[in-house]
Amino acid sequence: MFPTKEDIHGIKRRAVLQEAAASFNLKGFHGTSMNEIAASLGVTKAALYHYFPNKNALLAGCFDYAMEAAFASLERGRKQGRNGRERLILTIAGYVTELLDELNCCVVLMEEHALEPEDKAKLVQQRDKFERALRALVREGIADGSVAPCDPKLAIFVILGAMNWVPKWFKPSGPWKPEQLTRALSDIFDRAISSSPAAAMVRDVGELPLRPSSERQRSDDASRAPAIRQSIKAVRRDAEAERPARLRAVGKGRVRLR
Amino acid sequence: MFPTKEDIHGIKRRAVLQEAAASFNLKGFHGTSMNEIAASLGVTKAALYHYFPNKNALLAGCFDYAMEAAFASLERGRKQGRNGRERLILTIAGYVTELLDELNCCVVLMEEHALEPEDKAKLVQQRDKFERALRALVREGIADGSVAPCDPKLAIFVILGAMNWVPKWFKPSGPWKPEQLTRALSDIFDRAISSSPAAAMVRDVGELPLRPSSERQRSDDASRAPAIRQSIKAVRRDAEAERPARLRAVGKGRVRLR
DNA sequence: ATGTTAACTAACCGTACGGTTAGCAAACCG
DNA sequence: CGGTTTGCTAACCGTACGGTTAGTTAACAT
Repeated sequence: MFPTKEDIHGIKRRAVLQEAAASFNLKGFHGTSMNEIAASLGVTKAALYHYFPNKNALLAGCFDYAMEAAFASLERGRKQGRNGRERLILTIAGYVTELLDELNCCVVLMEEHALEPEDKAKLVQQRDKFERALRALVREGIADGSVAPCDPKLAIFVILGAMNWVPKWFKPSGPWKPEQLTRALSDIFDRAISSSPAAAMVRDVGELPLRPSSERQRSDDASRAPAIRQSIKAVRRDAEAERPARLRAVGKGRVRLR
Repeated sequence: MFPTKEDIHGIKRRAVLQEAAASFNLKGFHGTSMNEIAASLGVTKAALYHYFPNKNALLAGCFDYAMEAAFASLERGRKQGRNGRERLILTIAGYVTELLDELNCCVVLMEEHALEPEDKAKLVQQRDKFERALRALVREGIADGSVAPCDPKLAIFVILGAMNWVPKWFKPSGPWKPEQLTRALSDIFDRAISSSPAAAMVRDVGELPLRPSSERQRSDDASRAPAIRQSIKAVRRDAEAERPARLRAVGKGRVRLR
């Protein structure tokens, strides 16, 4: 069946959100004007108000999407991981995947000050809940021996910081594919907190094989690949499957609204 | 000798910069108005224009200060470190120290888009130079065996990301002291990239002893403390010594301009 | 005393932004 | 076909912001 009117509306709405998110990441909330967002979509400013009541709602929408992705990833991580460390790493990997793939270039959870008090309260509450869950995973990992003893609060701050920094330098058009980045990030996080002695890391992110292809395995890759790498792939697959197909159509290319 | 007029001017100028930096970190460049900065200093907006020609110069000043600190830290790290990994970690530790101690609550090197083209070009050039130097340290470390094989670009992105995230959650009034934070951060970064098998990390940042005090050593602390911890203290000391004493007077407390 | 300069304020200016309004054109629906 | 809704534009409004100006106060120098 062809997309209904509501489908079209939803797709365009998502496109607006995507464009706004990219711009907020690049120039900040206050540094982005409604005119600019509209122009990037080939439309005038007033058109945006058909999809969102005001600028703040745009920001709130970004946060909503990010938090949805966060909790979905958390659930997948909890299911697939076999110990605290795996659950944590898989959650992070899923989250990065989702934001990178879908929202084009993730949403940084800064600029919450710009939200209306109610929206802000909601966001802060959700974000804190997510962070608490992550810290709990670290503690689980310490308890079950998969994570080296450390300060869970600091460990999560470090991981989230590295993650939230990604949109500042990652360019989808660059040499690294999201898939490679997810893997390499997971590796380094894993190494930072793992209790097992000094796992190997990815040596060259751009050289990571993109698919479970039959090409020759690189010596620094799957040779001593931990089982978690299969889980990361599974998490990525699941995340993709959970997205309605029609939303995937928005994909990477710029969407013209008119 | 009592502070001369120029001293006073310099101190106030620094106070303005500090207030601006704190506000830029909290609410972003565009989210901060000159009126707000002035009000926080107990002064009217026009007064600020005695110290800086315009708002952009304020931002450029923050960046200048940060980059100065960056290169000073790099030099100290290079001198004090005995291998690539130590030089890297000491550089990072010095940088964090400097920004946390002096600029009250570091400057995030975002929002470079808001700069005038010339200022931006200068900043980008310097920042890239710094990042290249850090990556070079990673490569040195891999070569001399102190750093585990990894992608230097990614490793530095991760470390810088975690570092730049600090101002988003660190409150000088909170339970963690800058000194403790520096140590704990260094620990976790060290662990992420070190070639030696799984060093121990700080378990509770807030419990770290603040001075080389004579109080009982905690079991998770100095017992197997690597020599680098002494170097971190040395780097912190040097950084402090290099700052002119009169600037230290600005310190933490809010400075009223009038 | 007197002139000079630095530090600051109150009031103002131009503009760019978020948001609104009125209206047009095409699509949809009976 | 006619009536209604949807998606958009052009033009406009109020305001808050960056920056300027003119003038006041006080410190300092001679």
